[in-house]
Amino acid sequence: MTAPTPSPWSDEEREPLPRSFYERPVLEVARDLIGRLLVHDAPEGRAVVRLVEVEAYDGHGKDPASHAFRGKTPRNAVMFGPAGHLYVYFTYGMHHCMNVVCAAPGIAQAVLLRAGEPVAGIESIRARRPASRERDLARGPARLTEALGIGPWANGADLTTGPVWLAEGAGVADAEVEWTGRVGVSNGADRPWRVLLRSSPYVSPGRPGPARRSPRGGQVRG
DNA sequence: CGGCTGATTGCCT
DNA sequence: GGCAATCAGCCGA
Repeated sequence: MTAPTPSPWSDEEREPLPRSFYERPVLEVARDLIGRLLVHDAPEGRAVVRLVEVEAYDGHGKDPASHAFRGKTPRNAVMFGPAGHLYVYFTYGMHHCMNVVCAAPGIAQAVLLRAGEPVAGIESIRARRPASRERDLARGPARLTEALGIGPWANGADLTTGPVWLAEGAGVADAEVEWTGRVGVSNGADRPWRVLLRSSPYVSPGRPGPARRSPRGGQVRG
């Protein structure tokens, strides 16, 4: 198939994914988020990206990389609430990243949104990230969050009612997705809980596994 | 292109 | 006090 990217967005009516989509085990939700359209109906206009990379975090006891691993705190409280809400956190003293809360209340599972391909509202996205090449506009969790104009105000926002929402519609086939280790985590780095769209140039350049250099090219490449 | 480093603040132990 | 689910810039090959 050498057909160019099919029209990823049109003005036809689209519905937000129902809450039942999010009320499932985190790995299933992560898998099914690939290829979906993430929308922000901002005051400056609508911005849309197609998700190409996400990571699953299971704070329900076993995943040391999850912010919820050590229990509920003011910061991670949203993850312990109902599915279908946004968990937005601040890190490294300067960046925000966004997650989608999954599973039943009390089970702190969430999917970190790591990268997307801009498909609509490019002007507003560029205005927020002036120094970026088109390929880097939403390539990386903090870049994606900034590109869409998401901030602390969106922490706890309900994805089924907007203004930030995920659109119902085409996902991708199993053959198009790839599982790797998660980026930037030292503990629990062995879990292949990062999902990405194969061959997408919009996948982040982050290296999976412990942030260490390889002695002699033993690393798997994407 | 790949690798390394400084920036900068809130959160948890 | 230490570190973090990162990024942009700079350097060398």
